[in-house]
Amino acid sequence: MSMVIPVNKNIYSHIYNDYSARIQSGQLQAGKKIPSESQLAAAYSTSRETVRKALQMLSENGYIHKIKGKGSFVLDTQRLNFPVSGLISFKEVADQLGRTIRTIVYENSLVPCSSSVSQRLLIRENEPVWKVVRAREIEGEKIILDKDYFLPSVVPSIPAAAAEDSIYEYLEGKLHLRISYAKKEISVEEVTSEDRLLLDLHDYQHIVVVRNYVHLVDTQLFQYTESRHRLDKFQFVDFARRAQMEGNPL
Amino acid sequence: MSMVIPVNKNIYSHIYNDYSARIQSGQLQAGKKIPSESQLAAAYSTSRETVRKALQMLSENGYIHKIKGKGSFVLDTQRLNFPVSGLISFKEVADQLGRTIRTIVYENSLVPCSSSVSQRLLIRENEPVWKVVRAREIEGEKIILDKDYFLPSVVPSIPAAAAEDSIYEYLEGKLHLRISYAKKEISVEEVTSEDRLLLDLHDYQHIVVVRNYVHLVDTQLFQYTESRHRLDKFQFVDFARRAQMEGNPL
DNA sequence: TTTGACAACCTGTATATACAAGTGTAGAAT
DNA sequence: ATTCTACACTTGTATATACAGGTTGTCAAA
Repeated sequence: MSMVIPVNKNIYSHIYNDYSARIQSGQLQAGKKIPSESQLAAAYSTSRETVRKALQMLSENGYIHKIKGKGSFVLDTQRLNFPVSGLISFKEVADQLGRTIRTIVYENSLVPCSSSVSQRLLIRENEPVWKVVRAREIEGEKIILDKDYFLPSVVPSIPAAAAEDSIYEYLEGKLHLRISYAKKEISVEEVTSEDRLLLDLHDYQHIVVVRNYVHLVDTQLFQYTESRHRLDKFQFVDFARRAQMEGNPL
Repeated sequence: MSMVIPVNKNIYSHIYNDYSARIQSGQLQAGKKIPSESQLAAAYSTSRETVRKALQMLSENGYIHKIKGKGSFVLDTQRLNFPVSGLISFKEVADQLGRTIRTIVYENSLVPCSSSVSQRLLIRENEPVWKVVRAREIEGEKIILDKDYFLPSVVPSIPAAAAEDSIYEYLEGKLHLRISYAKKEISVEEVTSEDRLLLDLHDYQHIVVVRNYVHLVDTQLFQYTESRHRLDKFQFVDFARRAQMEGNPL
């Protein structure tokens, strides 16, 4: 099953979890004002700074909106439908949607690295990499082709059970790898004969390709994933907050 | 022109701007350790908490990576190529790329709201909305079709000059609208006859659609934008940090 | 040589306090 | 009645302090 269980090791994550849950369940409705920072500090027997840390996280994740001089207000997360942004794995999304999902593992082996993958993983050509190829079947149709490549120095092997379930759960739960950040590129490319062979593509000529470069907490790049989605089933949702004052990253 | 000029009204944004600039210019190279929080506090004659606020922003935006017990390290922003995530307008991206860009304004008028747009802007059908339709020509080819819809109560009108340049600059600079957050949806759909007519689409049967719902600081939804990109020219880059401890938004 | 204890340094969390600045309201002065 | 002022309440910024806990190197004991 693997629902993400909120961990409350800190006071601020306790507050964050309380309010994110209440807002998402609709218990706190959109537009309503939540208690002021001072009130929350008193309610949780903590300091205002600690409350502010929780509120900042709520704000960043699209749960609330802060207005100076007035207070913090609940955003319409139903309508915002919800940030599937970030590093959400296929299994997490699937669990959320509650669909009938099946994973077909086509390959799970140690292979010499191709030229293309070696450039992406920043290693030499023909260096060995773990390659896992899987199709994702949703309601009877193979919609997504996931091609994962791992550095063997970090991931010695992928058990068959993990490949069929969730590799992320295995990496984080069993290997205790601490994944830190990733870069994601989305583009549309022409279908390959491999796509045709392994997916139910109908007559589509193109396919959405999501390339994911995953790094550990020590900044080491250890995984490259190419997730190929059938056009009609692809959707990406993002919540973005406009940086008002700071120099924009661009 | 409109480079985004970093504003240093606060100490922490001063530090943020200093370091983001130095990292992006390559002056600070990837992997190198930046001074510790205490050292930075001393260097900027401020407190550690203020430094931490700046470092948190740098971390969130993919400039640095913090490791407890060790320090903060510069990430490879060259290779990460850079977060075009967030609420970046076409003009901002175009300026960055330095390409030859032309904007063709097809329509800029007050029209009764269609059923589809009324649902997205949460207003009644046939209510008046400002509609702006523009094609974006890059190196001689019309690649992107931008269809913007504004609430007239917020945006009385769009001057022709603004439509040809940057509507965002007009909204923020002239009308002083304070844009706060947006939801973005990316999907792929079949081309319409309008797409065919207004863009140089070659033989593509599909088109990438980016729907943008833009809110003001008072949380009011005031703009809906449909940005339609030719398949082969579309790319979306995102930087995501994995939430390690808090309950995942899903 | 290896192991273990310790110190020095780092980031993470939490508290208390202060003032600046935006918002709204009640009440006084006009 | 209208305008203005003062006050209360809100979030934003900044400082000082304290301790927890991860990392690294040193030095002494085994």
